[in-house]
Amino acid sequence: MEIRSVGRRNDHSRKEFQEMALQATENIIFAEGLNGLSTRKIAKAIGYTVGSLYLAFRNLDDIIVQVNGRTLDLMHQVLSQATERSDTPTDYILALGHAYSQFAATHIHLWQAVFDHHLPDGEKSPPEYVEKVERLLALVEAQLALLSPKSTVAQRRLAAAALWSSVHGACYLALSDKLTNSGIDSAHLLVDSIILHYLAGFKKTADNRVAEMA
Amino acid sequence: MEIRSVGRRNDHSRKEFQEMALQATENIIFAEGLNGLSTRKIAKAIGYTVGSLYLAFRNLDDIIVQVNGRTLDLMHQVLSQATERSDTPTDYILALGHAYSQFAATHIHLWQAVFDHHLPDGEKSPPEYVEKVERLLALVEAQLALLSPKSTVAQRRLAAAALWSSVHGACYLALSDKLTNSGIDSAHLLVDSIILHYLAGFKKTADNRVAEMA
DNA sequence: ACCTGAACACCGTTCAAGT
DNA sequence: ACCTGAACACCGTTCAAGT
Repeated sequence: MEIRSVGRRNDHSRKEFQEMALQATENIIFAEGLNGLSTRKIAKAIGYTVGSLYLAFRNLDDIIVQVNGRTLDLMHQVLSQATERSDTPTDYILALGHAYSQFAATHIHLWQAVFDHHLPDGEKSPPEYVEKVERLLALVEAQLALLSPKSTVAQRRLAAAALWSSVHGACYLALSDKLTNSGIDSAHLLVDSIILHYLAGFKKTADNRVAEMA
Repeated sequence: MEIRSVGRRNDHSRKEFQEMALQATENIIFAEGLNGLSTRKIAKAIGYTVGSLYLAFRNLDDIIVQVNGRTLDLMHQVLSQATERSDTPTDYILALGHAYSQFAATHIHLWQAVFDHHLPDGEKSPPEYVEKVERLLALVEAQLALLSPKSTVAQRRLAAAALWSSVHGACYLALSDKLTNSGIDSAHLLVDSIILHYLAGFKKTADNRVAEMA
């Protein structure tokens, strides 16, 4: 039987410790959601006491923000791969939307945590967070440029954000049971409707712009 | 100095008590958000002890669900009034979208609470909740019928849900600081883009349908 | 330097005891 | 019947004390 000295262990480097804690947090949120998370559960899962978490992280919000960042990274990875067999820009954007709703449904607690978690009133999200979202929007913007080459960058940025938040809203309401018809099938239907109609309108606007210029 | 018997007061009827508790909860969420809410704060605000809350409500989730229902009622009231000076269906739906983003911005904590709050995994939202959302969607559906009289009820129901959740998603991301451009101005811009493009696409689809039938 | 264990000020929920 | 007060099993965060 191994006797452990109390007050000093040095089993893991600071980086290893952080990774263990973040992985444990991810597991807990995945299974139980943000409401089921606590510092004591995290500590227990990695075999440390609560206090040790405060040596490696500022507080629980800090840990959650970092896990949410990892969720956005994972989402970017999944969404990038989901578009490989798309021929047209519309197909590509539809594939992104379907991948989004699929990801949301299979990682529902992790995905909800990204949006349900709010920092105290004054505090801002860390800049890397905004960059990760930006990277996801860039996937859409690139296709909008192919779809309507004459559109301006500002138009495409607005359209990408509009499409993104629309698809997000549909998945959120349908998967959180906040609509009459809820569930993944309902989300899928809404996403198709949103993307197809918005893009039809977008093309029309862009064409009109071109027509006016001619 | 008034001496109060302990264990019996009967100052308020059960209904009065519930109303006081719900109003206090609303005040706390409005000011501090869902994270700042606790049963002990509610009890203190109405001059009772925590235990008494459990005589009138099932638990804290029950109280929150009821306050969220009131928020949806208030939203319905505000949105109904916001459309009085709209001439065309498109104007009307734009006015609804603007009223939505305005309401979300001015009641941000109450509004976030409606979407951030999740019941334990098995439990379903109460049926009145779904009815309240339905009533809001009906405002949109009526205008879609005017905009495209040949569209089917099913098409309009889908379109109303799509528009609704799109507008919601845009407001949520912009007002919760989850996009590069956040804030009420950004929400407003996104809402306009979403509604105008979606409706353009919706009309086009409906026209094509009619053309195909002819 | 790293980690613990205990403390502090909070939670949601229950329930015997009082009137 | 109504309400309290205390208890129970939890929280997030801090920090003196140990090695």
